[in-house]
Amino acid sequence: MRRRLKKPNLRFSLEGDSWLKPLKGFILAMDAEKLSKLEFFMKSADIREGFLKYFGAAGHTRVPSSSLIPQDDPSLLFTNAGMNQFKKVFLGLEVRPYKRAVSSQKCMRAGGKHNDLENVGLTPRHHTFFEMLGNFSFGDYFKKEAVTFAWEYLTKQLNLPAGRLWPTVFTEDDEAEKHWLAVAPETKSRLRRFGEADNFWSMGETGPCGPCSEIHYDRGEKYGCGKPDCGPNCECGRFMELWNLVFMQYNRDESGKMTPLPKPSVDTGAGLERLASVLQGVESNYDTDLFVPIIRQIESLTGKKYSTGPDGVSFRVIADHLRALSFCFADGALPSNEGRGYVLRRILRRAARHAHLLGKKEPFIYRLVDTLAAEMGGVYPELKAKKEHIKLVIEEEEKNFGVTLENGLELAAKEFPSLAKKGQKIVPGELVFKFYDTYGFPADLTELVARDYGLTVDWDGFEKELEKQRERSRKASKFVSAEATIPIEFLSTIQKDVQLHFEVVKQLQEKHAPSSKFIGYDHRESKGKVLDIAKDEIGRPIVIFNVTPFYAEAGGQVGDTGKVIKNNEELKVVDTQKKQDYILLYLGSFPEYLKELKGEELSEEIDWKRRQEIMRNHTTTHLVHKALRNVLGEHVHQAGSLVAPDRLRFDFTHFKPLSAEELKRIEEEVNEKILESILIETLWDVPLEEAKKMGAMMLFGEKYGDRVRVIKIADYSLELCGGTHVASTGQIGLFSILSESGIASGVRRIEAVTGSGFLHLAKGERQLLFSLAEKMKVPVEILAHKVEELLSSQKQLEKRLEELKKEQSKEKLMLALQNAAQINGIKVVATELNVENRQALMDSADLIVNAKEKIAGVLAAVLDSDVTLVAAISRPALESIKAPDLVKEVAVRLGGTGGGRPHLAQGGGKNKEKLAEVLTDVPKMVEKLLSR
RNA sequence: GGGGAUAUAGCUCAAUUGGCAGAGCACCGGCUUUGCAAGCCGGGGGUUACCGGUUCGAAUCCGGUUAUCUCCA
Repeated sequence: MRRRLKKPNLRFSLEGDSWLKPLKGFILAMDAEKLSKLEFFMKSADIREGFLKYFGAAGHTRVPSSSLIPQDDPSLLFTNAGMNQFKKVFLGLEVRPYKRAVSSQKCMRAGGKHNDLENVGLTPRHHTFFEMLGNFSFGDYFKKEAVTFAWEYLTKQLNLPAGRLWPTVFTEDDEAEKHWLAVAPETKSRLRRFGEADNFWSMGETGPCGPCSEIHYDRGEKYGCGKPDCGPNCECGRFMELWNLVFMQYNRDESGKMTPLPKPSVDTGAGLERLASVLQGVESNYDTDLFVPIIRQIESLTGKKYSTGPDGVSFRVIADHLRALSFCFADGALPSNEGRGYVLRRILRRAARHAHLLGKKEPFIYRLVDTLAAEMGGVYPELKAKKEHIKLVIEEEEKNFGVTLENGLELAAKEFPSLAKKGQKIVPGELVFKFYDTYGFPADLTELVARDYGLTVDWDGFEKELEKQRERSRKASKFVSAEATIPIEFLSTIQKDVQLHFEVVKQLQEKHAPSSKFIGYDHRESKGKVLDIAKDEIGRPIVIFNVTPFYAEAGGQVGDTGKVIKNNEELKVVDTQKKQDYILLYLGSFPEYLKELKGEELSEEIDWKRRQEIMRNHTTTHLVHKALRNVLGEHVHQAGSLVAPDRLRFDFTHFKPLSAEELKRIEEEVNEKILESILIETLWDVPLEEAKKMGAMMLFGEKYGDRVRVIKIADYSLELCGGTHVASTGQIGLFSILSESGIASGVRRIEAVTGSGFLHLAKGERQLLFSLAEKMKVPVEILAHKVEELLSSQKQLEKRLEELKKEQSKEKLMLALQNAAQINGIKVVATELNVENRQALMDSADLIVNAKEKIAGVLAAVLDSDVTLVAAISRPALESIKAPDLVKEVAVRLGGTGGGRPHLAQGGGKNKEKLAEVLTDVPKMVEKLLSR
């Protein structure tokens, strides 16, 4: 990068105003290939790399960008700043081996308070996805150095003209101003002070906070409003914020009181896209080499020409969203119907909508991924590695959007004609909103469709509904500031956790240099010296050895149990945990003499049988992970696990429930690998970078040391892991999945058993099978056949029985009809039938309904100790009497009620003992009804 | 986090105020046709997603669960 900077023409051209114009036009006329050959302006890749190198040379450790999907931070939808991954470091909850760091961080701002989504494409600088360059000091240097670094970097390294840089400081921050004037005296006339809104930063309502100092770039008078007080933070847009230096100086408590932090820190952030736009002399971030190749590709695929003006909105939206989606999907996120995944789905739909506006109705955004991967895959290899997966996901979602649109059109085709018919000219806002809110049909499309029916849209009404919806949501949200990246309750649990560490281990740390050495990978018993004996907060006794075979709970694997032996006395170990570098053995009891054992050497022995079961399950976890990826796809990532002796639980990312077929295939694949009895290799002390190169699976957000342990199962599975494993997959025995369920959006869970867990399960199932076979009096082999036979014969019998009862009922009904009383020319029957269900009564009643003579009938049956009634009126009699009236008369006498249609009504009552008596009264009731 | 919507035969969907769960396609059998396309007749297929409640009676009403769609924050 330095080499290029030395080219004279850059420095020269930066001095004047006129250099902006020709370059801009030039760049836009470039195609991607020429662009990459261009040497005399700074490519974004050079800016990124140069930044990292510059601060690297200044003692900063280069830290790779963390995933866009925050780990262990439920408050944050997406990583939205470079400092996210250092949050715990700033809070003093985590210690890193370095005090200075530099990074180029992938960031997303969509959803929450930092929501730029709506503005994307309309302005030159709003993005959903962007890269944040930042240098960080964790209690190391402070304001003076931060200001110096920034100034030197911008003016000496990037050769930006000092006269265009305008620093700002917090109103009360005299210190920062002092440093600015010392480092860059020429900024005196341009330095501005701003209040809390612009120049004070906080992580949340409580916690670290402090003033910040920004550096704005003056783009030139012609962009300004011309007002005399025009300067940084002016609305006119002449000044562009390039860099924000945050000085974390205070800790704010619940009452709002701010106390100085013992080790003030620095967190800075500069948007790569903005730097690139300045250094490449273009007006908009979209005209930089970060976007131009994508926009070119959109042009060639759509055949439309890009314009930097308002007509180019769709191009910019698609280019921006493509980046956001691709990077998120590469980091393991998936579109879904809620939460983070839904934000992504909406981003995609916006892009798809704009693709439609460019005349692309069929999926097409996914075809841009190749271009993006080619451009940025070098810096972010995950883009290249997951390219095919990303394309698949995007294409699938584009298709889904098509379905939503079709459904909306259908809906419109149903609603609009009737509106038009009624003579309405306007589609009510409520209806437009319903389309939008419930069915996701874009409101602007609704207007287009409405026009075809000669209708216009009531936008005011629509806005009103939208506002109501917003109000509802606002009310319901507990008003946790979206700015608060760590909610208070979450913070306090972290702090408590850390406190636990200290209470138990603090003294040990102070007194003993050596920590506990774990030798349990290849030992099941050993002798160890007691480092200390203590009780934890809730009084549980703990022993800490210098050497121990006991595995402490980690990586989902539960802690070992076993015993500690002193002479002939055994003390049960009920659990093992790890705090810092100490392995804590929790004892089942606390005998008095225990305290005197400090410093003594004791025998330790783990419950080997239990540990073996755990090892079976742990190795199986790796097999399951791989099998899932083989069967479901590369998007599957471990999202948590539990490895216990009796079962294993594996959580992983996947967008929908697994089918029975998929589960079967996974189970089969794992069992195959078990039967192959593959030797398991443990690779010790592999450098992290090398492990990555080997393609070892690692967990997102998990922090690994520089050297890692890798578990290798032939060429099948390769995973970073500190857990204990069997020597060969054959030792697992057998594997069976117990259940599959969803636990969060895009996260599924599998529970399974192996080894003796499997035996236990199989034994139970076999016993059940045998007892069933015995009951059926057939051998197990033909049990299924027998059951089928039984079922079908039962079905036949039921059918036959029903027929018989029907016949019987029919006969009884016929008989009753013959003897029926005639009232005003209507035959009246009332009889109880021996049937099983209401349906059968209805069937019989059909005989009456379809009769040609005039008949009114009441049929009754006692079902489940209650009386069920059906009243039927033959069609010729319908003029005189209605079934619901009749059935009500009867039912009321039985303590119930009823109703139905004129020819057929149903009812019921509780008093079955009165049934016979009431039935004899039916003719009287009919007479009464007829006389009305 | 809050709101709206959907879940009925293998598929696409019906079922007036709670009152006999249906259609088309697909499937099976038979007939018709030189063949194809198809036609005619008959048949199987349902825990109305799941659990609970209200009711004489629930696909329908109420509550919960699961899954899916969608909007807001």
